[in-house]
Amino acid sequence: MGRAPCCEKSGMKKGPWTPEEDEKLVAYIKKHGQGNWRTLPKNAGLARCGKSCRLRWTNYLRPDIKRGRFSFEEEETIIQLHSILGNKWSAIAARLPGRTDNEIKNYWNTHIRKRLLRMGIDPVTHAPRLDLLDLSALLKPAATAAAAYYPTQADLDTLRAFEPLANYPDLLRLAASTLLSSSTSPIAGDQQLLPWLLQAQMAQQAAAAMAQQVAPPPQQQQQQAGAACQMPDLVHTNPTVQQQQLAAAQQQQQDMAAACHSMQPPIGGYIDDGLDVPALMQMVQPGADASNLQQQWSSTVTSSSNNNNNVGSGVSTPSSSPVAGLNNHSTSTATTYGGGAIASNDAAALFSMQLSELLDVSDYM
DNA sequence: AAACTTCTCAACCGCTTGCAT
DNA sequence: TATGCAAGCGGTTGAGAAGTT
Repeated sequence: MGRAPCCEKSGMKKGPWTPEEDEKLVAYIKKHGQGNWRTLPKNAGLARCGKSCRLRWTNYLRPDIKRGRFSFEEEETIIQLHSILGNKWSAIAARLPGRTDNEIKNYWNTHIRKRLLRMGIDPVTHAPRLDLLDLSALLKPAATAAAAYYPTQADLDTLRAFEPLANYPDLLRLAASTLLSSSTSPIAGDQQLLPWLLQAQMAQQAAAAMAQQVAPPPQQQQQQAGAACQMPDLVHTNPTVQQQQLAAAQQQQQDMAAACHSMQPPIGGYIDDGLDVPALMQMVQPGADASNLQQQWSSTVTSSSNNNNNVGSGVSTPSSSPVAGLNNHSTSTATTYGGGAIASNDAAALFSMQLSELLDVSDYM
């Protein structure tokens, strides 16, 4: 591709446009149409380069441009589209009639971006800023509690720190949709979000395990935790063993994140059922054959279910997730810890949002 | 009221893309 | 296929406006 020659010849005017120049440009385009931007300035009697004329027309003089403040709806649309499209301002502008890409870009940088930052949301990934919210640190005591089955009030308080996330489904949806938008740039997407979603789901499981520990008898619980939660090693009250198990769990979490970085198909393994996983995989692997992806997905599910040491087994799989079952519990069992009554399904409820809901981006399409 | 700082946004810069030859 | 050009795009700049001290 040849590089376009610089159109700024000596004598070409730069800087702000005068009303007279605007008038000339508008009059010419109304009479002759845009035509060739390179020859337009000369024909219109303007001492500007064609590029400058085009920008002035498209960003300011075009009759269909909507001026004035952005409405709330427009702002919401921009945020949603940005979570999917990224800084594709022209693509975003195409869905906002009357708004130019330049205007949207400016509005994003001067208003929306700052507001998201104030809210603790990364304006690039639309995920909570991990430098502000260290989920790993929060998860550690929660995982310990789940392992011990006798959580302290502090552990439960820690778990409740996740509650704000659960209260912002839009925020989580944005994060998930950004993940899907990684179909054009998978690396950028999964590096930021997959670990976060994995951690969120790990927390969900920890919460589920904690909810279980206050409801059914320990023996039954142990069976459930071992068979359904697929975290059997976490069932132990010996502190030394607990530490070893915690380290193993953390390693498993790291392995999962690493697996997500190195390969695409397992993405389906972390998504709840009710989702067309092969279709999602095809989004991530646009060139891949659909039937092959279906097979890949099937084998992923099978191997995850059959092998507790599998990378994907630490998180929920469509057929084995204990969380789905817990979320369907309609009864609430209350118990007391340190003087405070806590509903046993509270903890699970904190993370009751299903990823299949999060990943439904049809709203944005 | 003046000086200073912060914000806004039109315009520019330089790179990429797509088409014609 | 390689090259040249026009158009498009996203990042950046800087002048003027608005706000603060």
